Amino acid sequence: MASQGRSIAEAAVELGVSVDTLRYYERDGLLLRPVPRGGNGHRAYTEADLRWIELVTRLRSTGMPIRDVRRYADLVRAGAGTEGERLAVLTAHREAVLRQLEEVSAHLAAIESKIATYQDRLAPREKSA
Amino acid sequence: MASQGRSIAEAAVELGVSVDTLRYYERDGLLLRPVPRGGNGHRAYTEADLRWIELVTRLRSTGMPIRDVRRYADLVRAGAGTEGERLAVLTAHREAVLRQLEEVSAHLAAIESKIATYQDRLAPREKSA
DNA sequence: TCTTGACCTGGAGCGCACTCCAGGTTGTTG
DNA sequence: CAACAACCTGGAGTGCGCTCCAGGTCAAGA
Repeated sequence: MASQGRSIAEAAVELGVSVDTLRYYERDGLLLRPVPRGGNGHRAYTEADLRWIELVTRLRSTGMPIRDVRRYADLVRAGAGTEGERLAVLTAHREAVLRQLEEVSAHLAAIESKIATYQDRLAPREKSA
Repeated sequence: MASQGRSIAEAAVELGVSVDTLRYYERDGLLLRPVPRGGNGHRAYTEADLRWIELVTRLRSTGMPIRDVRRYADLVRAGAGTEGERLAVLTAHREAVLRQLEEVSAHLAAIESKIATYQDRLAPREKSA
């Protein structure tokens, strides 16, 4: 029989985070529930757990602070009736990410022009006129 | 007479950072030289100082660690002959930023589809067929 | 039976990038 | 001259997000 859930090590590899991070997220209330345990007391991540944590990592990778992720998790845990708030959290985050993307892009453009300057200066200009 | 250089408070406003950050950058070797002082011992930022710090803030805002900024500053301070290395630092950073932009964009797309799900669920679907 | 390995817990520690503070100087203003 | 504002310094403190550690349990293999 296949999986009764993945071990923490497997989950870590699949999600691209460390096992310490997985335990930390759980301790810190970022998960929807304590990850279920096998008979030996080891965590056994279900597919649903993994998909949730994947979302968490997406939120984190886009810069959402831990406390906001927890807030979102709290809302989901609270169940039906919080969808409006959840949507608000996500759309606010979306706006923040878009602003950040724009800012970074703008700075990057400036840095690239600096790069161009160095390239010009260093270029063995082909057959100078 | 206009400016013999801007005060730290003015510089902070213009650059969008705190005065503490400005002093910290200087202490930490991110500037090309100690900022010159007026007779009273107060810092008097020149245009050149400001332009350099502006670059520093661009590098920082795009995620370059302090230590790498310092390395770049060291190269510039070292003068002619380090242009190749400077270019290497900048292009490596450029690649890192591009990768990060792509990653964030990808995660954002996933988050947006989550948003769409909530919107569908919450939408008072207009005149359901 | 002994060792090994994967995992467990609670809690301490760490690197980063600031941010704040105490105590002091200088210059202006009433 | 007193009070205040703006700045100075060296150094301590902070918040974040992990990351590491000691000491322990449990199951499987030699």
